[in-house]
Amino acid sequence: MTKKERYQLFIDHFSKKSPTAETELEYTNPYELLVAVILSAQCTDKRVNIVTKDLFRRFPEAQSLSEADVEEVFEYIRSISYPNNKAKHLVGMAKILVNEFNNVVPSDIDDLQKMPGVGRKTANVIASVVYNKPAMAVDTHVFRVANRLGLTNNAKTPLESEKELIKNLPEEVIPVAHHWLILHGRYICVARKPKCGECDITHFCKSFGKV
DNA sequence: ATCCCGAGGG
DNA sequence: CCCTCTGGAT
Repeated sequence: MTKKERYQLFIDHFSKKSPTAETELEYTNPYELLVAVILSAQCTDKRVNIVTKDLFRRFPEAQSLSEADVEEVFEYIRSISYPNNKAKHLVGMAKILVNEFNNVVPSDIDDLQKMPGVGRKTANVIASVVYNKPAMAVDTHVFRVANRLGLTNNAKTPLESEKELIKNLPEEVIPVAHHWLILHGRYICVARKPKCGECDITHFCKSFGKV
């Protein structure tokens, strides 16, 4: 089948199955989302939400977080992965947010990445969710699943994957498609031994029978 | 044991 | 390009 047909089958299937897939991270403003996404690396959303509940009460906006003691932030987030790094990143991020960006979470990918703890994936999440930009955050799931399905043609890097997905997906589908790929990658198309027996989209999977 | 919606540094 | 950071869930 052509690439266009494959994309169409992908969209048809998931827009029926999970029309409203979205992040489970809890936040009430861009600052909180930025914090939550930085914390989410190698960690479930549920656990992030437990931690951010108290964290946001103590540091309601970037200003207070920018003046915070890294040690205190560490205490709030010690139950998630990489608490030392993330505590440093959060305070550093808040400092730049206040001092360089006048307390406004930037919409530009490059500006976002000037903040510690914010790499391309996190920057794309903000651009997409907060600013409705056609940005695709490529994490480990998106990268792997897109390659397996054949939405990307054996992309070698996340950036390559991102560009190909952006080029082929209708703009309005990009944000949901991100979550479709993640959900599929988390529960069915797992890294080690993909559960092809439980998969309901083998009819357009380029790797079915080959993994 | 093995895996989780990464980023920074060498 | 590879290493490290790291706790919790299953």
